[in-house]
Amino acid sequence: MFIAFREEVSAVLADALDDCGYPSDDLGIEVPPEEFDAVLASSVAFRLASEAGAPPPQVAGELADAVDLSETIYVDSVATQGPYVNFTPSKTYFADALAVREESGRLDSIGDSVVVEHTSANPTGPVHVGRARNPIVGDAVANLLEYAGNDVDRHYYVNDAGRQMAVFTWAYETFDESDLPEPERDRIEYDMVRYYRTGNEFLESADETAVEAAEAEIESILQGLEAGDDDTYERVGEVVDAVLGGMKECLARLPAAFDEFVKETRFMKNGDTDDVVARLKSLDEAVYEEDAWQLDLDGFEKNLVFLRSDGTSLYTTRDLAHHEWKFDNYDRAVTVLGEDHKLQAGQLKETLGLLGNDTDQLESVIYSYVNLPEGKMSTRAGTGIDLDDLLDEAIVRARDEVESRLDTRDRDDDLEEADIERIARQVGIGAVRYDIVSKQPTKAITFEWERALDFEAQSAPYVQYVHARCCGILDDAGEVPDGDVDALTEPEARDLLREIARFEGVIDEAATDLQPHQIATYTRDLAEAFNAFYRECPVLSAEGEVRDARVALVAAARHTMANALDIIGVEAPVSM
RNA sequence: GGGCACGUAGCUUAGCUCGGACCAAAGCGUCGGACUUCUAAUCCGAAUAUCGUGGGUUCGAAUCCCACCGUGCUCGCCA
Repeated sequence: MFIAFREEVSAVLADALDDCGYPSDDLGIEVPPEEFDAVLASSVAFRLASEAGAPPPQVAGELADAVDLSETIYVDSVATQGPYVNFTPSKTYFADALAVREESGRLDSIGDSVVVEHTSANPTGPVHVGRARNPIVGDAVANLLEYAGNDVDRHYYVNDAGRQMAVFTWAYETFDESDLPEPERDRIEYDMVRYYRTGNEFLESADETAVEAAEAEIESILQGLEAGDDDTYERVGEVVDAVLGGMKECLARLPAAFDEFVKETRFMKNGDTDDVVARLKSLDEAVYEEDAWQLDLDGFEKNLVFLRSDGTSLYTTRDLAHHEWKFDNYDRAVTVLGEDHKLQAGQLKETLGLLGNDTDQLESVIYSYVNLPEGKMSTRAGTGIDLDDLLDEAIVRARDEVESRLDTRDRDDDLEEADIERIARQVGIGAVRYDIVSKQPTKAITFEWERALDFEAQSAPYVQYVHARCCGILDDAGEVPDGDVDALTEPEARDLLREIARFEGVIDEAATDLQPHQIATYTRDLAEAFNAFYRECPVLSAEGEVRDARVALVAAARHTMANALDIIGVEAPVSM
C-alpha cells in the first residue's frame, strides 16, 4: 500500500511538473504531520516559486490542477494546503490495509543474497553486556533484510587463530583445575574462562623466565596454526569449540541463532590467506618495513601490517580472505561491529578494493559499546556484567510484575504457572532487547541495572500488551471475517489503518538504512494508534458489519504488530 | 595532539542521512483525572526545551557548512 502509494505520487507529480514546464528532479515528497488526512505531500512549490515568479501557494495550486489521478489506484485526491500539495488515500488503500494478515510487511523478493555477520566475539569466555548490542542489533538487521525481500544468511565469524586463542590454549594445557577459582555458573564457558583469566594474570605478574617460556609455547602454537599443523589445530579447536558451545547457549536465550559459524582457520588451511598475502605483496602500496610486510594506505593514519616479522598472518589478513569468500558466495555482505573496530574495517574495505573487489557490496553497522559507570567491560579482566545475569534478573523482575498484577487482573482467563513463566520470559527478555534495539546504535550507553530493567518507559511490555489485547479480542470473536472497510468510519479506526498500511514503507526505509530502531519506533506509533482505537471503538459489543470490520481490523493490527516485533526480536505474547 | 562518533525538557530518547506545515515529539519523574463496559503493563489532562556554543548558507536550519566546547572510541607486528 504505502510503497505503491508513494510510487503513484512520484509518477503523477513528475508528470505534472513536466506538463507545467518545471524540472522534475526534485519532487519534495514528505510525510505530513499527523493532523492531515494526506499520506504524502510535496513541498516542491517552495523551490519553484522564484523560477515561476509566483508565490508558493499559487505554484502548488497550478501543480495540483495538473496532477492526473485517472490511473491511480491508491491515490484518491490531491489538494493544496498553502504551499503544500497533499495526496490522500483511496478506499482501496484502506481496504488493502484491512486485509493484511500473516504476511504484513513482507516485501516481494528482490533476489539478493545477503550475509549478515554479527557478534563474532572471540571465544574467550561468557558473553557480557558490553557486547550485547551486537547480537541484538545484528539479529534485527538480519530479520529486517529478510522482511525486505532478501535471502539472508547469519554468520558468526570465529576468531580461532589469533594470539588470544593461543594464550587460551596454552593456559588450558598448563594450569590445573586446583589452581582455579570456582566457576561463576555451571556452563562450559564459565568453566573455561578461568584458565584464560589465570593465564593472562600469569603473563602479567610471573617472573621473567617463566613468562618467556610461556611466550615460547604461545609462539609455537601460532606457528603451528600458520603452518597448517593438524595437531595444533586440534589443540586449539578443543578450547575454541568448548567455549563457543557455551556462548551459543547464552546467545540462544535472546534468541540469536546463526546459519553458520565460520572459523578463520578455514582460510589458513585452504590456502586463501597465503594467496591474499602473495597478492598484497605485489601491490604498489606494499612496503617491507622493520621485517614486517605492510600496506601504506592512502588516507589512513597507520600502515596495515599483514604479515608479522615472524611470518605469521594477522586477523585482518585472514579477514581479507574471509571477505573475498563472502563476495564469491553472496551479493551483499553486512557486518555489525563495535566502533573500536572502525579503523580496521576501513582499512579492510580499502584493501579489498585494491585487491580488485567491488566494495560497494560491503556495508557496516557500527555500534558503541555498553560501558559500566566505572569503565569498560573486559572478559580477560573479569570486569563486566554477564549477559546471562542480566537476562536472569530481567526474568525475575518481570515475574514479580506479573504476580503483583494477578489480583487486579480484569481478564478471567486464569493464568497457569506455565503462562506466568512464559510471560515473565517474554517480557523480561523482550524488555532487554527492546531497550537496546530501540536506540540508535551509535549512541553510547552506560549500563545501569535500573535503567536496563525498566519495564515502564517506552519499553517492550507497552507494545507487547497491544498484541496481547488483540489476541484477547480475537479469542472471543471467533472466525475473523473479511470486513468491509466502509464500516470503519471513526477517525481512530482510519488512523489505525493508516499505520498498518505504512508498515511496508517503514521496513523499506529501515532496511535501506540498516536501522532496525526505526521498526521499534514504529511499534510505538502502531501501539498508540491501536490504543486510541481500543478506547473509542468497542469490538465485541458492536454488531453486524461494524463488528465484522472491527474484528478484521484487530486481526490486521495483531499480525502487523507481531511481525514488527518479530523483526526486532521481541516475542509477541498471546496474553499478559 | 590527529581521525571518527555523539551532544534535543530534571532523566532516557525519537526527529537529523533526503532542510519546509517544527514557535520541536514521546516516555520516566512531578501534579491532576478515568476501571459495574473487549486485559488499567492502558488512557486523558497540566507543568517542564537558549535543539552544546558561536558564526555561515538559504525564502526557510534541530536537520547542511565552518569554528569552538564537552563526552566516548581510536591512533599495537591485539582483536
